[in-house]
Amino acid sequence: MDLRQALEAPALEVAPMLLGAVLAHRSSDGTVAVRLTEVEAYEGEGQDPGSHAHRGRTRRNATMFGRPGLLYTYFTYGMHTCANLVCLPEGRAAAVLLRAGEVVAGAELASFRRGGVPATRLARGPANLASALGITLADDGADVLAGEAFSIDPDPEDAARIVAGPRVGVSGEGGSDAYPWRFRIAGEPTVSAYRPAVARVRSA
DNA sequence: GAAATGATCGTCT
DNA sequence: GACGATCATTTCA
Repeated sequence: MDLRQALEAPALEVAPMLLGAVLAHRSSDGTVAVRLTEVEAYEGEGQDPGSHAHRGRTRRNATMFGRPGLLYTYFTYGMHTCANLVCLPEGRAAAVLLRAGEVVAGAELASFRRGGVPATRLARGPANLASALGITLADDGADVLAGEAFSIDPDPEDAARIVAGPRVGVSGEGGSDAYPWRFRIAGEPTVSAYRPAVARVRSA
């Protein structure tokens, strides 16, 4: 499979292909590799209200408009870093958020970085996955396909056991299809029930 | 076990 | 000045 070419497709098509892929990050501390078990597609301007690129290009999301195969990392909620893989040709924004994975190499280092949580939780959740891999804002714009620090290795077989689900509560009504699009590998303990994104509601 | 809530700061309006 | 592609902890059942 020519991954570089495959990444020119929209996020919706790229996301399922990334399931089961092993993403490795080499740092001075060591190497950690994660087998992706849950991802989510984010399209570009005007297509996905949940996308950072929905409102057009800004300083932060500039990487999303870059060439496919780049790593787009962002900082959110004052303390968390999340990682995406950019797709679509340069100039068009789209990315796949890496939501969860199973640590397949460097578990000891990952566990240290995560404060010794159980293996199934090492990389469960976008910010946790980034933390386990040692990904920071400094890695924004890194080339996963050609860089030295990162590498990714797709697994076509895992890509077959996919469960796709529209997010609960987005439409509430039959209308248009719901987004964003979330994909996961069936029966993965590392992906167990994830709380659907619901707007914070304060009890009166 | 499930649900609510605080933490914390860069980015955008 | 407000909010967010979240997480860990504290509560309540």
